[in-house]
Amino acid sequence: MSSNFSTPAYARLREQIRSDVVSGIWRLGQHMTLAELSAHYGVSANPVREALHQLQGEGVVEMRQNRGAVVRQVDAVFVKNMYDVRSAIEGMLAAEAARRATEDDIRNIRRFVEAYEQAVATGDIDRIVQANRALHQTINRIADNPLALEIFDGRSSLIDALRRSLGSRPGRLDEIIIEHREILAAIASGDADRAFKTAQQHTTRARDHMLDNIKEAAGATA
Amino acid sequence: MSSNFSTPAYARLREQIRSDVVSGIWRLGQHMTLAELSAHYGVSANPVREALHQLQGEGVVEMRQNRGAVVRQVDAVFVKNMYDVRSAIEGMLAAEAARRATEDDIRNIRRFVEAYEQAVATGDIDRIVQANRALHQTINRIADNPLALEIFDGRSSLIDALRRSLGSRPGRLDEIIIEHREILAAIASGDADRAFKTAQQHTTRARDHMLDNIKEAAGATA
DNA sequence: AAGTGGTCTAGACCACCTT
DNA sequence: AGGTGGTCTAGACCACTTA
Repeated sequence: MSSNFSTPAYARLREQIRSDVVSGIWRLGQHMTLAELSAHYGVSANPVREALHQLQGEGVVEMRQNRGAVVRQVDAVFVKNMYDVRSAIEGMLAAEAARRATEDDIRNIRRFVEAYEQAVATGDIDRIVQANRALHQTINRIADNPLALEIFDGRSSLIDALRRSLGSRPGRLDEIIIEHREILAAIASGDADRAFKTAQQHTTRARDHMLDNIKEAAGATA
Repeated sequence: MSSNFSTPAYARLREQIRSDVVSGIWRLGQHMTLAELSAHYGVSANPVREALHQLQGEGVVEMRQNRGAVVRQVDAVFVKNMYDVRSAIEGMLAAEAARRATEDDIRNIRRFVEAYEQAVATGDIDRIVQANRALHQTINRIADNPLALEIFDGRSSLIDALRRSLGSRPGRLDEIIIEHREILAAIASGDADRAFKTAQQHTTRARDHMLDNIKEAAGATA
């Protein structure tokens, strides 16, 4: 009978603990031990340790020498720091894409820019999120830097969890459309500097939008 | 008798495997299994798995579904990609430092810039490397983004290992002095854009210097 | 000097790829 | 089906902290 998914326990645990941190089951600054988490999630120490190490890599927890793990403050400062890393990397990737893009690549980006706008027209949030991801993945793939993508993706899951926990205000859709067009134009013209700036600003504005949401959410609970 | 250091086996293994990859004991593209590594390093499977996961996070190995781990191509393309991430982050941190630096901070940076120049005057490589690290850490600490620093430090060990394996040509010292002064001037004047550009170029030039070294080393063995 | 907390080993187990 | 290869559990062990 043994009901087993193909995803290892430490991977499921990682997702679970992350979302539990974001949703507040494990409070900011709270102290956690392996034994405690083992008991709570019903697995042995080893997969818990593995999950914690990976979450430490994402910045969600901090592990101190023989003193247990501490839940990091996933607050406005943390989000700002994370988005600053993202915007630096995304800017770099857009600049690299501008240097490398072929005619085919540019047609491809244009297709996804248009797909995003169509998704916005339908108003279907899931479709919008997916179209946005497809567009950015396309640009990042042209830059051809798998290392950067890994760093990027590692942080995405935390951002997704945050967005989910905040109730994911859509907003800002019209501005995003304009910004996408600017990025496309910069890459199409091969202007790496402008591609960098527009992509970086795009992420910086996403950051500020998220920070506003966090502030609102904090105000609502206060 | 049990001779135990306070560093866990997986951490020692991580260092060991990384340096063995860089020094060519494990060849580029080579297939490795847990059992193989277990036997070779004389520990059980668990710490090996942990070490491999961490090395995957650094981009040194790639782990595929039930197909073992593969040593990544730590070649010119890899080094370029890694340095591109570094330069994006270091540029972002310098820009942030320019926005935040107090008078005290700037005096501090200036002190380390001068310490670096004195170290160059002595010609002591270890002292030069250390002074350089102290300077950059100072700038990065002012930016106050611990998340970015973690990403940064994670990659440093691989770069150090590479540099060690290449024999660490000193070179470029005079240019570095000039670049440091430019970065200092930009931060002191609070010009975030210029701080970004100078710091990014500084890393890009370090990248090109390293790529030259790799090319030379490849030519020497050919 | 007790207590807390993380790590290691060994073996069983199970999933995916190959014949 | 067989083989390869990664993962989990349990318990012993050991290091660092606190009284």
